[in-house]
Amino acid sequence: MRADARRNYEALLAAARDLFQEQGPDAPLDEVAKRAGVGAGTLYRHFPTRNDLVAAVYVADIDALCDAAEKLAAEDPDAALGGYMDLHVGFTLRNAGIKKAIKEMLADGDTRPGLTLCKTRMTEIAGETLAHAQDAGAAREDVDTVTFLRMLHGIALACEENPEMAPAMLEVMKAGLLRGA
Amino acid sequence: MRADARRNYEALLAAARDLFQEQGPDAPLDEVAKRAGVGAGTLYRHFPTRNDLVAAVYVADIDALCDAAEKLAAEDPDAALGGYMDLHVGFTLRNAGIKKAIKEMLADGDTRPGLTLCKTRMTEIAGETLAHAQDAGAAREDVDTVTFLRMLHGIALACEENPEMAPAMLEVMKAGLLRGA
DNA sequence: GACTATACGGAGACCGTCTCCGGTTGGTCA
DNA sequence: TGACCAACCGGAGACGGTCTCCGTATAGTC
Repeated sequence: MRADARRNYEALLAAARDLFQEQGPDAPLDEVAKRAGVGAGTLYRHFPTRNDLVAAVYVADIDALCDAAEKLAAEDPDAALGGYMDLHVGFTLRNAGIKKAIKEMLADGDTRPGLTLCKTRMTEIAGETLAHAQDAGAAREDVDTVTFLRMLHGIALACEENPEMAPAMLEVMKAGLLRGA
Repeated sequence: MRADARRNYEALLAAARDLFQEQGPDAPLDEVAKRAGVGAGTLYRHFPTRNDLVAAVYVADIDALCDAAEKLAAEDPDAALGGYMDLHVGFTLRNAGIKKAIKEMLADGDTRPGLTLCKTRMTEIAGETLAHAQDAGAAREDVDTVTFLRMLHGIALACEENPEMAPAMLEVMKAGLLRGA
């Protein structure tokens, strides 16, 4: 890919991320192009459909979440769990609209390999982060990855209308899950 | 309300019901007007927003469901339960798209008295139909109205992608719930 | 039959989507 | 370093859908 194409692609992702978080995944695509500083033709050549753009934003954000989680784990693998929980719920709350759009996309059979891959990566990193903490005695051992992720998802769902309640709920979950802090 | 206004109102409801069932609740409103044989201005005077129309269709359909249920009950109150189950699930399957739109409307705080009223009426009729059957010994007595409606809803959800599976699931539920048939 | 308040309707302004094609330029090569 | 060209850009315009405006029609009353 040419340098100008790569630059515009990233600019479009960033603009779309911002606009989708502000106005939801149905925000006007011409506005996305405008914010990215490119023409509408450029947007449609990179992302032929709205779903292509929504999925690309989501995948990029999941990858960023995983990168941040890996960085946390590299710094202190035994104590990264609490930070991971904050990252995960914060991410889910910021992307509630996009996530809903992704869900509808999948329900319509409009799947793409990137979505499956990034979800797998996230599950693996969550599992590794949990396992590290459990092995180090920093977290109770009777909670598996699926339960852990379900609880985080539940908190994000419960806080959809009131995101400011999330920290308190996370605190409770940490109190129940983490040890020695 | 003048006769021509009443006639156009009903025509719009019927056209919207058909189009929303065919194409979903986002079908073009000009097409609704066209099918109803009225001008777009007429549609917007009766229903200033899409949500107004979607809600009106939903309320009218719930009322029709309740009317049909009451008619069933009037004919044979002790044996109306099975028929009610068929009516209820059939209605829910036909209106999955509209129901989803109603749910999002309520989540956004865009409520209207008619929606609450018709849901209450439906719950009451379902409760009465169930109670009649139970009193007559035609249905097991350890199932309350909430459970009964939840199961019907569960069947409708499970059959969203495959409506042809509904009769078999209803048959199972009837076998478990009804007695003496 | 006259009258009038109520209702109608559809053209047009506006918004968003998305394609087309002339123009631009990043990258390669001599 | 300049020539070349395939890849990329971009924005005007066609199109679809929303929704308002206002001249016209008519239902209902007297």
